[in-house]
Amino acid sequence: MTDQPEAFNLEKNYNHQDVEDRWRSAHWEALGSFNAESTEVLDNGKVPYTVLMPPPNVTGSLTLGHVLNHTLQDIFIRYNRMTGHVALWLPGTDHAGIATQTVVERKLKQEGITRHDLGRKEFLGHVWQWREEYGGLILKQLRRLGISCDWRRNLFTMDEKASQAVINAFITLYRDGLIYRGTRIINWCPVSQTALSDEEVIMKSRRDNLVYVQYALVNHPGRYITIATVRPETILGDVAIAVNPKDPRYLDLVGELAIVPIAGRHIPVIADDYVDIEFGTGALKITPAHDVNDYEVACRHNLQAISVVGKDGRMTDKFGYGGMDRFDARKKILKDLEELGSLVRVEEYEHNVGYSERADVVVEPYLSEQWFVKMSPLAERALQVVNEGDIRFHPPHWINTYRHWMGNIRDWCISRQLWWGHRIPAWYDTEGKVWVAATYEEACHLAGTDKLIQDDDVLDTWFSSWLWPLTTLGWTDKHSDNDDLRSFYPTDTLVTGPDIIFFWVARMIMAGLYFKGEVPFRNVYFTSIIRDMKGQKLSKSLGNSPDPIKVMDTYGTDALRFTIIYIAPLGQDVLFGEEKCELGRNFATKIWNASRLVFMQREKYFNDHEEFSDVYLKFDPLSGDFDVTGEWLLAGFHGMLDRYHTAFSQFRVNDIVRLLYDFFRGDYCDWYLEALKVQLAGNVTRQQAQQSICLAVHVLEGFLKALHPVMPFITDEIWHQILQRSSVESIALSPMPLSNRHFSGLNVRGFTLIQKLVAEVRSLRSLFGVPHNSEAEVLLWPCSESDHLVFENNLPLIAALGQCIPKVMTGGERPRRAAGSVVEGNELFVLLEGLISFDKEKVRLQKEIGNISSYVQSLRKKLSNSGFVDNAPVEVIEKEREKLNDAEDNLAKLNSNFTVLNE
RNA sequence: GGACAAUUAGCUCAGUUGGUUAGAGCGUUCGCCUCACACGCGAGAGGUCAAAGGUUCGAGUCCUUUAUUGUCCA
Repeated sequence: MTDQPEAFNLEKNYNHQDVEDRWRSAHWEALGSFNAESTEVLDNGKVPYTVLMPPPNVTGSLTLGHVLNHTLQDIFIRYNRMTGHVALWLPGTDHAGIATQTVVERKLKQEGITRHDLGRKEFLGHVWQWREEYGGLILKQLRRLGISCDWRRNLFTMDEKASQAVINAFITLYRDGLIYRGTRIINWCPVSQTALSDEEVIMKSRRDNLVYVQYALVNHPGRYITIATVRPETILGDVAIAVNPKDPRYLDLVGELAIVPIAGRHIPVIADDYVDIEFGTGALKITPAHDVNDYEVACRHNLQAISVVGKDGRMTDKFGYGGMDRFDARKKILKDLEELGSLVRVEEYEHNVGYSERADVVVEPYLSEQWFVKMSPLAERALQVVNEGDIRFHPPHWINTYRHWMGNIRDWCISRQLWWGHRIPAWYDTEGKVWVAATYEEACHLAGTDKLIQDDDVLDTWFSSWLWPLTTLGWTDKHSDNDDLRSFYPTDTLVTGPDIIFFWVARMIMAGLYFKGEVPFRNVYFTSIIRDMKGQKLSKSLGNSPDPIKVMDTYGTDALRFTIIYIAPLGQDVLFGEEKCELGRNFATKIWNASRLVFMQREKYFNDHEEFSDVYLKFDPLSGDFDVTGEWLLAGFHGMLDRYHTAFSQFRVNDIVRLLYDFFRGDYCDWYLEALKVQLAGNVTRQQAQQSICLAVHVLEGFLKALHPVMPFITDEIWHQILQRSSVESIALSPMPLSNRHFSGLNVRGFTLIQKLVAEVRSLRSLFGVPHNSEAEVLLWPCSESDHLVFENNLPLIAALGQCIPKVMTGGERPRRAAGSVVEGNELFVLLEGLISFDKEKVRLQKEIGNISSYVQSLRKKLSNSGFVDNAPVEVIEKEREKLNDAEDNLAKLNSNFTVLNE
């Protein structure tokens, strides 16, 4: 960006590529525009405002979800920066254990290498190398969005200090008795061969066979008990048959022994409330090694778990299926059961089955030894702070979901059988005893031996993410204390998707409270989910996921940002189609062109930048003397600002863009600039013209500032053309305009009357087909002295905007050859002699009279209803009376017109 | 099965504590290349606010039930 003092106006055509390239983050970043310092808070007493970027996956690339999420964060941070806060936005990426490892393994596979060929250390070298090469993509793409982070503080969850924090957090929790190692059923991915978290399991609807199998009873030859299952291959691991104790069908069988088909095992029939009487036959086979609920039942009844499916998804039984894939075994066992005569029947059954997100295979509930965090002690306070409003959710209904989860919380499995991640700081001695310590040396010291072997597993990626509010500010352990933490913790606003409310939001709250004793953030804004125009989720496999970079190339980054906010209401899904960005593009073009018009007028009445800045810098709207148009503009602008700031305080981002859009198009362009053209075309002094132009620029500048958080590029560009501003300045660092009651209280009736009048004239012109190049004569019959004055003072304005020759009547007769109408009690007549057939006007008038009559009738009815008059507030009744008076007045005038027309 | 959300114009959505004859964008129809802008300007058509009941002087807005759709949980 070079300083361009010569340019007094903008290029004729708006080119978003040029403008956005000029102001890209690279420029802002080089200037350090978005760096935030703790000294500003600690020494200068400024108020901090902090936003945590939800760390995108290091393997990821930009999606529309990111665009929405990061645009929202940028809007909050820019707004707060401009309203005087020390605004800190903390960026970073997470190491995405399973995803990254999968990507690198796939790459190695092409060279015929497995990670086991390389060994742990060398493999991790490859992962780091991959991260160096490709891991920066998502951040680079995010920069294109123009987001205003403090990039110096960019953090990766595998960085040295973040890793220290993870290890220390683990040790603290372990020593506090909140981390334990135990054998549980967890989600197991047979392809990746690791435990998975619940959010890495995608539930899909699937059609399976519901297989009814009969088990012979040991002590009742010839009698059977029939169960229903979708996983007949796990029959081999059955340890019981459970029935509901309230089920009369099976009462006499409880305590009996049944024989597992094929396996031949004798298993008891037990009674447990868990069994659903309605489902299947009401008898449920219990396979504790392969079903979470069965496992719980088994625990209650002291039954052993027998595992028949292995890590790789192949059978491990000794009944002839060993080594077979679980799905092949399912087919074969069905046939075998049939041959044995144990198969009763088969039904089709649709149910939900968990799939591994990464490998897209059915997840195996797998009994194994894993590390867990005890959640209920952490949940209690985390629930409290949300219940008590220390943390607010937007929209608030997500509290219900949060409460429900907290109330039914289960321990968190944090170990993963991967290599990429934070390795669990636990060592085993030769007797298998576990020693938890930060380092091998420390563990040796504790154990009193150096014959220790470290646990092979790494921690769940979320175990580093839940510390994100702490680690981004340099926290490494419980005793951490530094200027950043003191200044910026707790953070303010977290913007994230509701799909990770449990896995991330809830856990960060727990971690913040547990490790720091304070909530990690004050507000959580849950974004919309973006879908395509048909309402389907965006996905790569469906091919319905537009590439945001391409969209930015086509329509502009500002356009994309604006559009996505415009169409994304708080807490609801968004249907996105690329072409919707036309809205944002058109708006940007409109802003550009309107600014050009203002600058063109400026060129006419100011010699150069210098003269303009002299006058403009002295311009004060508070002391200015403006006509009705100017006062109306200022009132409208400040009214808009008032609603704008309120909308921000309520997180109603959608309202914000609508307010800006409506004000600019509806008020500024359609009316003020049109009126300005009329004024400047008339007899004005140079000084008057300069005042009006200053006002136009003043409101334009204020509008650009208010819009800047949403459309950062075009606003900075035009702002630099208002005065000769150097490229090191930025609108992003300028103060946000505040609403001033003085202006919003101005009397705007003068101009709104003209607006209504003009609208009526235009409507009549159009209705009667007055040729576009001819000006009809319009007679105005004012209803009061003050309105008379308004008309007299603004005849050129009415003439130009209404494309007519207006004349004010001071009395006389109702015109005969005219289309008449009433605006706020004032009558107007468009003289149509020779232009139209008066039958048309008669029809129109009759229709209009009909409308108003029924309106008047409904108002009379309302006002004669004693229930209304007795109960409604005085001001409401008063309003209704006024409406009735106006309508009656209106009706009388139109009736007179009708009479005259028929004479 | 439970919880939460949604249902307003052809489409996508606003409509903040109940109080004008319910609004916008896109699409559509008509007229305009008016010297900032056709990525534009002006004018119009288009809705028994999912259904039924209730509370109230008054309901798109509050309550109940139902239907449909979606999300999460089991």
